Amino acid sequence: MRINHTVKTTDVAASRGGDAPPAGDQETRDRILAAAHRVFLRQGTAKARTQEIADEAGVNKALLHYYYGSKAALADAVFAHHARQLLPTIFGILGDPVRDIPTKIRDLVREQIAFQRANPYVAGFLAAELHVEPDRIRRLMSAHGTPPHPVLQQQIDRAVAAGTMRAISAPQLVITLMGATLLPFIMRPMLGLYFGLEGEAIEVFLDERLTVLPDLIIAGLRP
Amino acid sequence: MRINHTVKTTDVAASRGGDAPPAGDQETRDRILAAAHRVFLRQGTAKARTQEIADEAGVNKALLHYYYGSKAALADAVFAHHARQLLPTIFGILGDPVRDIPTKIRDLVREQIAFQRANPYVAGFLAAELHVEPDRIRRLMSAHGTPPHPVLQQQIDRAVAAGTMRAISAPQLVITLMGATLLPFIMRPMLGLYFGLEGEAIEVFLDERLTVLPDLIIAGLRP
DNA sequence: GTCTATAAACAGATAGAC
DNA sequence: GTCTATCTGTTTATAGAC
Repeated sequence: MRINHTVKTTDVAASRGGDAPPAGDQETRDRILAAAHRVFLRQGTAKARTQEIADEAGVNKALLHYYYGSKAALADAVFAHHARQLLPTIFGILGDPVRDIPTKIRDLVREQIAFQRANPYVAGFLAAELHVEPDRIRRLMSAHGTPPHPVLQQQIDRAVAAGTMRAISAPQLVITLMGATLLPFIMRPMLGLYFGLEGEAIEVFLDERLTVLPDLIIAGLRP
Repeated sequence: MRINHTVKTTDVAASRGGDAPPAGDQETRDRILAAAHRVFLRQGTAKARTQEIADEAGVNKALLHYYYGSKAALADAVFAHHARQLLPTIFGILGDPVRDIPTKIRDLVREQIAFQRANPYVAGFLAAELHVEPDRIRRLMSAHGTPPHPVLQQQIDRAVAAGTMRAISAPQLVITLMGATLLPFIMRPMLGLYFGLEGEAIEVFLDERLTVLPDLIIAGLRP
């Protein structure tokens, strides 16, 4: 019941087949939203300035309010967009009824590392927003009322009963995987200082992690 | 040109042996810093207001500037305090030359879960600040120039050579442990929504985690 | 050292012309 | 629909009295 996009995606802009841009309605709206994404993601909603968003969209602040009403509403849209992208993806993989657990773990790590690499500010942004505005996620995502990972838990229980896996609760496993996968990106600004990881070394580290991390967790689940 | 001590710790207040508080110099300074800790930790430095810090310290904004010069300097002091507490503690345990690796893992998880429980905003604060002000950690901690975990790496190498452990690089292990240990606290505002963990259930979850997490990682390191 | 009062700058939001 | 100009409320920071 969640998809009724508070946010309007940027896709529409591309669909306008012509050549001379009519500089019309929807395209401006999308340009503003796209600029908001960039600015909010980098700076967080508290530090970000509507002026900078307007500048980056090539419009003025008045137009931003015309389309989105307030800074907070625009920030909500950006936050919701990323939360609704990240979490369902993770839970979708882990809750999939067909893949077995080791496959899920490898798929999750591979998918997330690829995504976070391509979108380096998302994890930090969500972590920061969660902290400065802890109620927002409840306010925006309350419809989700997801039962906590019944599929994964059943899968675990069956494997445990069959003697092929040590017992663990689904939330413990999920949160461990999320932490091990996302924290490198949240900690990125300090990887150089404390781990000697900088530039290309980070890429090597992440490539390594693609196999090291799933191997570690899967091995840890052996009976 | 007034700034001499950017940071001053709170310890000094306790050392004043007497009974009647002279309401003097250092105590006020410490009260302001303590208030800054509370407000910045909860709200992050961007959203926090100096007025609120002054109120909570029972003084006025002018005095805050008198002692600390600017909001940014005060924020730096608070950030540095927590970064210098958290990271050396973690790296201290993992870099200890006497404990063996399983002991380190259990000690780290136990120590950190206890600390984060007692200081519920620290992890989120550091994560948020790392994101909105990524250069600050370099600016404030450059002296640390820590070589990246040579003791732990040697320990791993010896165990691998002895055939008692699978190979893994120290940073991969350290970051995995940090992620699995800290993320529950960074994600706290969404534990209820997505995991059904709320109130007492969180405590149960964390108690469980005290053994589940070390068991998982230690088992994963078996050859 | 601590206060009151206020400056100075800024940021979010709106009015109204085009 | 988009702009310029401006209002209104905040927020950091300082001046100056006590």
